[in-house]
Amino acid sequence: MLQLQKIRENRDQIIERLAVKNFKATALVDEIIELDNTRRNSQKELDDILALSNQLAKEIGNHYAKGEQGKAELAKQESLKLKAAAKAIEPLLMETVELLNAKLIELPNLPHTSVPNGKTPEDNEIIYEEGVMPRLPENAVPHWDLASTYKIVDFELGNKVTGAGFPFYRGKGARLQRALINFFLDEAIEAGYTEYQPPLLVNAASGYGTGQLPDKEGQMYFAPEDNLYLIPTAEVPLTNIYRDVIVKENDFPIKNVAYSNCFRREAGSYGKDVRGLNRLHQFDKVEIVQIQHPDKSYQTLEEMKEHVAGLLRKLELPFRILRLCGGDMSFTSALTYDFEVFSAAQNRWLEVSSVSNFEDFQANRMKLRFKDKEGKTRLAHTLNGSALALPRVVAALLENNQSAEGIKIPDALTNYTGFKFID
RNA sequence: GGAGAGUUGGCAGAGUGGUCGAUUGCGGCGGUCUUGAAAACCGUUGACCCGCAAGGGUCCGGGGGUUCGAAUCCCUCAUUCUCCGCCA
Repeated sequence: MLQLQKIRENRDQIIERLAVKNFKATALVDEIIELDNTRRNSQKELDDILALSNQLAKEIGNHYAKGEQGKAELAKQESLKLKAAAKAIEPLLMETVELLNAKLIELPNLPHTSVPNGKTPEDNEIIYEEGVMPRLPENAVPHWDLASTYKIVDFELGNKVTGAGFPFYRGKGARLQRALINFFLDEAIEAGYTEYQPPLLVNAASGYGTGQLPDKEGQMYFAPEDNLYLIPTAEVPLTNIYRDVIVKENDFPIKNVAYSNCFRREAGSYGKDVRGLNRLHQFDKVEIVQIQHPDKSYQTLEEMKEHVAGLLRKLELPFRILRLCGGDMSFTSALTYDFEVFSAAQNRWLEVSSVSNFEDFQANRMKLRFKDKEGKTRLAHTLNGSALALPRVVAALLENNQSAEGIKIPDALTNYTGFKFID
């Protein structure tokens, strides 16, 4: 959520910036400013009445103490009038505040100045590319075929037991998953992150804090009996640790990492995008989160980008980095880098990571703040990134490393898997 | 799931209808003393809203109510602890 004060002060720039996200903000921004004016006026009016009322209440106390019943009764009558006046304003004020908040959360985060204009993924800017394109054998096949040949991922079994998008991993497939999770976690710990095991279900306040609610409600699984949401990413619990927290400035940077299952309804997805491991309802991901001082968050974003690049390098996967265009960015992000690996048998680039700086957008929703050197309370910046999401990494590993001997496991992983080939 | 007791500032812990945003202790910060430090002593120490400021308002788990006035009384939800039941 954008800061109200900034909206008031920079109306025109905000409208202009949001146009990069193809968001027409003029009407909404003006409405917000108008509502805020109404709110301030009502608030002032109410505060004045309450001030008088408080004063009267004290006087009544004094009258009673002195035994002046008559004066007390008179003051009481006066006080009742004030109370009635306050009662008249209160619902109006509450209504205004609610409406104002509802409008405020409709505004997306401002894109960073480096964000390219654009509407679709085609407009994303490729800023980096690395790795050797694998040369595949003639009879190379996509990962879903390899999965059944080597009996390492069973999609049909998942269909039977749960439904589409919930595969079983089996044998070396399951061990490869476990190896990747441990590898990613160890790399993050090595880079100074603290490991967490978060809850997989969160309450509405947490979903709201990181921005999944209210607008992406339909993407999350929901347990209505208990009013809990299954997390679409560990970002939600991991960032919400700091909801309503005022951290110390010298705690920065706060670096946390968590492995979790992620659950996404993926309503509206179809076709080749959802084939095999390309898009699942339940998948595994290691997520890194940082809470940082506003002056240093972009430096941190670069550091996180390098961390993710390092992982892909060690896995020997060809990858590229995109700077997302305004139209493809998330609602909450100010700048996002997507990482894509090349999955040779499908001949496609697959997104395996998304690294974002949210600046103070999530922090404002969450009231995540810090005290600066002058003792002023300010909003912190939040960042996160996948490091990494497993299924598409597995897809690329299987496809790119296939040969007549089986599937070769990259050297960085063999200590974790305990085997060098899937055969 | 049942019964009972709690939830107060960074922490501990008073306060059971009026001058309480809240006694006190610890911790934090500043100072005196000291070559330096410790100890001791003195001072200071929450968040939010409106306002240039002076000042005003809100917040004692969340929400609602009673009252001229609520941390204090009532209702409700959440949560913690103890006991019982069930259970990986």
